[in-house]
Amino acid sequence: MNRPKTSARVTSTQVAKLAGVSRTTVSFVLNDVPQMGISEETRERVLLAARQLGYVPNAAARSLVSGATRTVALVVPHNEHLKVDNFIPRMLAGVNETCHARGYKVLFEPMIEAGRPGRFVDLVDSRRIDGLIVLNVPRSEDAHLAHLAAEGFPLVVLGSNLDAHAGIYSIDVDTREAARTATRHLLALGHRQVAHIGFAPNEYHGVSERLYGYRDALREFGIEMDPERVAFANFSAQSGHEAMRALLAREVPITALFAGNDTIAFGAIAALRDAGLRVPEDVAVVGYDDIPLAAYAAPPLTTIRTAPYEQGCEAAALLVRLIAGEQPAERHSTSPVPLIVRASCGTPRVAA
Amino acid sequence: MNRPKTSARVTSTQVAKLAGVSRTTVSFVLNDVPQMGISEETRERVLLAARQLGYVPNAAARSLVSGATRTVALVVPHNEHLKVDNFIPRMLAGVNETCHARGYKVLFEPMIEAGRPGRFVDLVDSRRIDGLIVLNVPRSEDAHLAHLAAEGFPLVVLGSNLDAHAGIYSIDVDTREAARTATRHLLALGHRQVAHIGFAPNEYHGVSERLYGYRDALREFGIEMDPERVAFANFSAQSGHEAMRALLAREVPITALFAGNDTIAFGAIAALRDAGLRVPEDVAVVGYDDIPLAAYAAPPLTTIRTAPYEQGCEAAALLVRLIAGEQPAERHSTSPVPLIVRASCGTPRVAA
DNA sequence: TTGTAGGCGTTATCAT
DNA sequence: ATGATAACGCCTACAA
Repeated sequence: MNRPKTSARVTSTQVAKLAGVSRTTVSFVLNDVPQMGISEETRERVLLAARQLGYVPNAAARSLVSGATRTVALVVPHNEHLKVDNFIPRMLAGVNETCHARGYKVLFEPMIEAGRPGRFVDLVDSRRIDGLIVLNVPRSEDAHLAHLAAEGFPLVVLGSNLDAHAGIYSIDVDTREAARTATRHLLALGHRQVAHIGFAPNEYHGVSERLYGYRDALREFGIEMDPERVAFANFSAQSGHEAMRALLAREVPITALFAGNDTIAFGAIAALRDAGLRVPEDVAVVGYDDIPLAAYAAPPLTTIRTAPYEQGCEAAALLVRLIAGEQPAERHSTSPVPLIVRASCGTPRVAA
Repeated sequence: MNRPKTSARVTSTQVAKLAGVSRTTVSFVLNDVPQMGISEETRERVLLAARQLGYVPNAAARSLVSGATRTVALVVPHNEHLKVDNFIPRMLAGVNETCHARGYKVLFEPMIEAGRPGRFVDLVDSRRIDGLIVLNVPRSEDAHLAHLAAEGFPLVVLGSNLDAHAGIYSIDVDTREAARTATRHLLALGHRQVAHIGFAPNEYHGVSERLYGYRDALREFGIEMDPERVAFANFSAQSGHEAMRALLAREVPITALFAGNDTIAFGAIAALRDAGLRVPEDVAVVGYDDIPLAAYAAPPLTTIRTAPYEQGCEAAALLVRLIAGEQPAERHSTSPVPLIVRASCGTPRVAA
């Protein structure tokens, strides 16, 4: 069979031989280096030869000499999160879309592997990537990131505390303000016994931001935060279910819930249902993220729209600029996070 | 400050110099080549020097000479799918977990970028990856895969038609049988007007497999498939919602639905609700995949458990074996797909 | 307009 | 037991 072999043991030397030119010429043509004065005819011949042989340059060789890999990594705290929530998948979609459009491949890396910190820094040190996007940094990893940023390595941080990462480029939403908005919404509807379930253990920046926002809103209404009405889950619906059961078991009256993410909200709602409570009649619920299913659940969920896909796109676009050597003046971008009102909070209730 | 610089312009030559040995020795020590008789003392010195300098071998250089990249790619049909369904994220979690545990990085690649076929084959040709896992191959890409497999490139296919990929290693479930099971469940409950919504356009193997299984089950009960009761969606809840509306608009009586995936099932259920129909009282619904939220929805969804995480793990484990040069005799692994019965189908109904 | 030569950082084959 | 030396495939001055 005479079909071009795409098996890629093809080297530029072979292309050169077939085209009857030197490797240099091949290189010039294929990377179309301008001003090098390659005759149109030679050009054609080289291109033809390359196509016939199914030539694709060896990435390792190229990156060895150029120092670039055209690859970036997206680092997330834990693989596990992919399974139970869809914030990360949507963000990955955005990162992937934008990176591919700009010629970059995306490595998906968990920060924690099998219980212990993965060495994502090795990716940098071994020069496997040109840049890094890091999501939801646990406090324990702040130092590593600061170090990388100080060295000038292209780095964008998502979903983190601006203070902790002052010198680092970040794409984020104002989580605290969003949490305030969500909680205020419940308070404005007349609720005074508002519970909160964090979406993760408290070592994540995003978790404490929500907690602060929740507390802020309560204070605005002259209410002091009651630890008895606060619980922490772990990303999944199941953990939300358990957290809600725990809250109910404390037998503190609760008429509303601000959940740290939508998935947890759904778990909590199921727990309320199991306990014979109706949503929104007995307990109003606000979620966080606006996952695609939020609009289609029963009841449809009132929630904060964080638009992770768009955040991912923005982070990737910024990263590519950093890789290109640009140094944008603004280091922090904060997008708005609207409250999407649906049926899960019902109508205003008369003050108790 | 005297902290080891991890910035990794450190080369093995520098380590050699600091340790007072040659680069060869450094290489032997770091890759601990056995039988090479390196004195314990030299060993220590090299290791110390490497640590002091924060030496990490350059991946490109290493892969250039070794021919291996310790990277694999997971190819999925479209980025978009990440956003709306969580089958792929869970599978990615499995692939990622297993690959990282075995020292491989994972590149996440869409097969279709911005509407046109991405050249995932270039990853192979440019030798950026040592192996490939491909999910849900559209028929149009069958030939490329056959070609790669014929060349002996390590390749595992997921969620595809076994006939179409006879010579290719695959991890899969018996989709057709699962669809039969799901549909039979509805028929056994007394339903005779069973609709089906495919999870994607019909160019995917998985979609037609479900359709065949659906048809098989109907036939077992002496019913001929009615195209008027079949619609196709596009992964998302929204598309499920639209498909259900379309079905309802046809005004063909329907008492049960087998949805191509859970996300679509939820969209469809919302459409039924919007139309004033109750689930399960008026329409029974079976989903497909058992996404984590299925158990927490109202009503909890009866569905087929496809366990994508486990499939991902299995695929990755197999791929790593293939990369290592093994040639397992069995090319196809098929895992069981149990029907998980919850509340969305209600109780047996009297025959109409 | 094209060819020659050196180097990117490793690994691996030889001598010593 | 260790150290030169030659690849790996590509890019890019520089020379012709």
